[in-house]
Amino acid sequence: MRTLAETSAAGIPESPKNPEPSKNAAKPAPARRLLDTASALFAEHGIRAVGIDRILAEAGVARASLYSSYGSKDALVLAYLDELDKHDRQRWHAAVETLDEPVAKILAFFDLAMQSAPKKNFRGCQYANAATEFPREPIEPVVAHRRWLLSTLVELLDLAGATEPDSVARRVQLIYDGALAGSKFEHSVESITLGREMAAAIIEAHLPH
Amino acid sequence: MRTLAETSAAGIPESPKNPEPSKNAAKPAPARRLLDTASALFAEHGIRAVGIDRILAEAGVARASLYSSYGSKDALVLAYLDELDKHDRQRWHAAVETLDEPVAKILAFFDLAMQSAPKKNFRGCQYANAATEFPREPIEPVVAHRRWLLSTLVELLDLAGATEPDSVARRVQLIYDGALAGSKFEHSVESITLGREMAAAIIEAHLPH
DNA sequence: ATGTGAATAGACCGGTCTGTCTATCCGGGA
DNA sequence: TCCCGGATAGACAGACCGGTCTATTCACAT
Repeated sequence: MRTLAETSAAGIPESPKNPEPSKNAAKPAPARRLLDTASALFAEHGIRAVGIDRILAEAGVARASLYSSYGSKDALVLAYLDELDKHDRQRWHAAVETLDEPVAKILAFFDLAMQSAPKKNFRGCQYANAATEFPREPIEPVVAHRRWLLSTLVELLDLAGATEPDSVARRVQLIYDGALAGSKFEHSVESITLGREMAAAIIEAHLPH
Repeated sequence: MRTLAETSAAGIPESPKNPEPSKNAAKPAPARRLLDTASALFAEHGIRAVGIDRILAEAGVARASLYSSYGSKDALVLAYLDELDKHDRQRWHAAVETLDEPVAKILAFFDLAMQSAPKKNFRGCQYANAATEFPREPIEPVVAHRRWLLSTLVELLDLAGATEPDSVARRVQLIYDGALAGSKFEHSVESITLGREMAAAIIEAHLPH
């Protein structure tokens, strides 16, 4: 719990499909239960504030299973952030597949944040929280997620025919960051709705009407 | 280090004036040395990551002095945030006392952030970091600082004759939050300069020209 | 029925954390 | 000179941390 550098975090965890298709309501494998409860606890209370004892107890998993599956708490944290990135991307793709307008797809980022903010007790951006709790070196899934977000914004703005898509994308991302930070301070979604308005206005101003 | 609720944090620490005016280069009182080194360490490494042993060692102060002066680590943390709020206000007041334009005074917030970001190793907003590390209950100096920042923005926008000063102030604060968050992610001042541009543009758009 | 590998419970380790305690030291005022 | 408040060093307690280890149990395939 000091480095969080290149820990293993190999493809150990499996996807949340039923391991026994015949039996329904069967509990998933220990590695999956671990990652699920760890993700929930990390999101709600922070990473450093949650010890492995609590994760093991709430997951109903033995101590040795954690270390045989992941190897260390750092690797579990990395797996949590990696899966968070993957799930966030999937959630956004699912939300925008019915949408046509590129601008609407951009604003969907704010809509999704408004949905999840109350569920996460208004703890703001989990990637930013992780970067705050481990300020030493950049965390790979965090920078990957941000790269994806920024490049997605650029693509959509390009698709919408916006002038200076790179510059506008950076502005939208800055607004997105500020919206989530504000929701953490105020324990409210107001700043996210405000950020949505601001993003829409800035995009509109750079659209050839 | 669990609650950080209403700990004492009375007026124990004294201001950084020389305790012995005759002798120059005399080391300040232990309480002051403690708060100084604690502030530096908290800002650079985070609050939970810095133990009192390290603070005591780097400050050259005995263990008992910490607990006789502040009573607990939580109280020391609270004193750190309280003085941070006070110093930030003073620093801004000193920076704007030569300025006339209210808009320039607003942009000074971004200028000051650009100055201090590299010194703080691009750890972003210390108030946001504290809120991240202690998400249970709102921290009094943090909400006080944000209230001051927002009301100052409203006053200055009102003075500048902006339309809808409250709404614009909230937008500027959101941009400010996003700028500092971005500087933490990218370890750069670029997002702060970008935020400065965005704030200037939004204010300009609401000014009766 | 048997064997095998995974999962379990739980003791245990060394280290670190905050906080309390005792004992000593020093410096300045009566 | 004496004394006393504040500062010092450092041992110590109690809790918790991440991580290792042993021994047992369980499910499942042969």
